[in-house]
Amino acid sequence: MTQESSYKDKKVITIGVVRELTGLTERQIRYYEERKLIFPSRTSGGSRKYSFTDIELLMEIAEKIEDGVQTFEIRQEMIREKKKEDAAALRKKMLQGQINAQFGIRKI
Amino acid sequence: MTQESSYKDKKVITIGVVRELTGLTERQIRYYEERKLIFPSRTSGGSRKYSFTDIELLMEIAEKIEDGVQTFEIRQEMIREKKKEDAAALRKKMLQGQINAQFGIRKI
DNA sequence: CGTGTAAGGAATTCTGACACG
DNA sequence: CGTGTAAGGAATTCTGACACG
Repeated sequence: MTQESSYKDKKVITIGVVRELTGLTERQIRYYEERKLIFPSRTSGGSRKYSFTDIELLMEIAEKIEDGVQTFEIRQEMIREKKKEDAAALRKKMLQGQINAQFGIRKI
Repeated sequence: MTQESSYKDKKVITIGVVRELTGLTERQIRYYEERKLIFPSRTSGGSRKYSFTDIELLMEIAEKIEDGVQTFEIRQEMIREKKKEDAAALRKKMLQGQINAQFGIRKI
């Protein structure tokens, strides 16, 4: 319901276009995948496909690397952030459950 | 200012992905370009690149063709619509000019 | 008119490896 | 560790043309 569902997250962009958009080399882009920082999907033929969100993420990654942060550390950060987000989402969901139990049922 | 500027109009999708997304054949997609219904940009190497907007347009075109509308007619429609939009945009702009002339200057 | 297809070539992408520092 | 590069192959895309209806 709150879904944007849309364009930004659709994995449709091939690596060559990502290269142009980010200024990174294909080598770098593939390496960040190898280090589990980015997760393109694949075409039936095996070519990588990225989303606009992936591209933004790649640019953040590139900045951190320039600042001397190692891929391992970047990955740790990402995992921590994800955990926080998941916990927040769960709290929100449970609260909504409470609300529904109190008021939702009587809606007739 | 009212610009979405964003993802939806960026030409970044190669024809293979467009094929998957629209269900059209590459032949069809290229033919609609030949008939001036769609205008992909190109990579330095010459490959076509489409936007999400292009994809939506392609699906509308495909529907019309199935309904027996000819590409020539579709093109006429598109041109007429564009003219209408341009005229509306111009009226809006001129009205804004009036408003600015009346009130904008005294803003100090 | 709109689409399929075979043809030949060029651009794109892929993987695994060696190199450097 | 992060990146460059040459290697060989496979998938992708391109154009112009012939075919059908």
